[in-house]
Amino acid sequence: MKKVPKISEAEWQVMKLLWKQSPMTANDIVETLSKETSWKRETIRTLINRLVRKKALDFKKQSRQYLYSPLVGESECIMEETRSFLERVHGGSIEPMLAAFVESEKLSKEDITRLKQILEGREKQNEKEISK
Amino acid sequence: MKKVPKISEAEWQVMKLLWKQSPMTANDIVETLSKETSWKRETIRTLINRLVRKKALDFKKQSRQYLYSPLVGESECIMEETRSFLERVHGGSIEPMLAAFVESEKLSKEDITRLKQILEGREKQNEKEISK
DNA sequence: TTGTAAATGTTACAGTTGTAATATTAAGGA
DNA sequence: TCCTTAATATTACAACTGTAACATTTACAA
Repeated sequence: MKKVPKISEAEWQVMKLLWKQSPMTANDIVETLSKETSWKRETIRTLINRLVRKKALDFKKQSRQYLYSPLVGESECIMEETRSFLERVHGGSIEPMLAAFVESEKLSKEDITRLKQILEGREKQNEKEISK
Repeated sequence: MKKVPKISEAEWQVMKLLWKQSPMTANDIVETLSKETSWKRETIRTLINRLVRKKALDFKKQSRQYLYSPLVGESECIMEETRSFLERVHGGSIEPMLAAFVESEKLSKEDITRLKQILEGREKQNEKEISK
């Protein structure tokens, strides 16, 4: 299980972009993120460089430019965020969390079905543990 | 809707304690957290002071000591964490998040039932939207 | 070959966080 | 009253973050 580096809030924006599409040049990244954020060009470069230093991004020289691509997987990062998030609020009442979670996402029919499956799997496991 | 201050990871530990039981003196807090963490006494005091400065904790002088209690509600804070968490990973694949979430929590039978109810409510709402 | 513009690289700077050490104050005992 | 000690308050310091500005390199055009 590879350890994923800690990715900050702003850095996440960059990663999400690269996960959707890669490799990209720094300019492409700047271009795209400039539309979604108010960050200056150099701010975005800083974020990219930090992600490289953290080994979250890889880069290859392609003539004068660099091509960046993710070194860490999206799922691993989401998992890690989730883990740390849960650890933080662990022990708190779980319900507002669930409600906010379900409310704030546009869940598709398929998502809901899968979620219910996960829950039902969990239900069965609980039963096994009790009977054991 | 009151704005909750940003509470750091370490500070959460303090808040969780105070949410469970308050008011507490600084010494009580130190005592309790010393058992659960490896923080030095003064580290814990720093956390408490920062929470006071952030207006997450209130304090009253009781003779020589201070009595601390939460100024912000647990639900609001969990909600806010959830919101920021979702925003960060928004657009990522939702499934690893759900899986990690369900896996890592010891969900009681009641939790599961409630969760399923929330999902079913959501299902119905989806149907309404479609038929509309 | 040399200047220039576009890339990348280096430096900046204040606020937050983790993790404390040190200093100051004040209440109760001698 | 004055000292001790237990509280609280101030200061420290490096890493990480958000947010950039400034400096250097280099590939291509003139």
